Amino acid sequence: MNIGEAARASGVSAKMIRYYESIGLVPAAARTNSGYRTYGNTEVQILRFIRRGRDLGFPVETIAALLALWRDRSRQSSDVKRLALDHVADLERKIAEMQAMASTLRHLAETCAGDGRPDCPILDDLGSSPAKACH
Amino acid sequence: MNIGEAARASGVSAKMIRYYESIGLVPAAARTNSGYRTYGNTEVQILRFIRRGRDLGFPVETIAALLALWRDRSRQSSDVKRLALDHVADLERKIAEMQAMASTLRHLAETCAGDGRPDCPILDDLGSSPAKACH
DNA sequence: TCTTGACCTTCCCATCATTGGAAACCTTAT
DNA sequence: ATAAGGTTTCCAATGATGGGAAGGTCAAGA
Repeated sequence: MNIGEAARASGVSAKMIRYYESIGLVPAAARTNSGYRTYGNTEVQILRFIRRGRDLGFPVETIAALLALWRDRSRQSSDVKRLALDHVADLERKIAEMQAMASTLRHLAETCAGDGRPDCPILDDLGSSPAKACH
Repeated sequence: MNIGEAARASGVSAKMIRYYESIGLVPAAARTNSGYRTYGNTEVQILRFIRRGRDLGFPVETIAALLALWRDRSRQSSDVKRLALDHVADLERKIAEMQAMASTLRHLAETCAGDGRPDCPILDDLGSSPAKACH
């Protein structure tokens, strides 16, 4: 299987496959006589693993750790669980931040007339000092 | 006011002030004879505006649009409101995505024994096809 | 007046994950 | 034989920021 087919099968672009190889996230692929990379089902499965992890928001570094656990037959599932829960906590922190932002903006937008008048609390608020952000 | 003092007063690092100038987000600052940038209260207020916008998660591009509206005496507050609400919609989309990720991960972590046994649904799921992500 | 230390300048590099392009090579079908 | 399309490597850029080097400037103290 050439890199393009592997890309289609895994959902990881050929560019990214080469990149993952260059940073050592995946081992160097086998080559044909003419230098083409070749992939088998195992490699595609690994790429799919990586892609799923990226979709779930794992940084590549964390995926590398998960991959190591995946490959390691003596892996402890508690390690995997901890990584996953750490990531959940991360996500929750970010979600809370974004919800705070959204609520501030919604509040400001409500107060904003939205007609042609130039009085807009959003701009006023953005220009004010940080402490006064939400009153 | 030198750049350092302006940085302290606005909460934007000197590095970023120079960067914002280089990308044209703020006009080039006045200079002393010896080449030092100088800032007044207006400039600091603009920098604070930018900083508040960044804190609220606006991309620099959007801030540029807001700044233009801010400077424009004939601004329509409806334009500002639309920008803000667009951004709220963006935030809500991202929040939903992250909540989906978190819920998948939580579900997987629950199913994961978390003891020393090597059976871990998280890894199995990550290796499976995308469509089967959540069952 | 000279020195010292804190400040400023520009320029380059690095991050992280990803995309884009260019130039050259390979494969396959017509 | 040629054209199309896949592949290779390398180089550059993104966005927002941090880090650092090399050199110029300013203010205060000896």
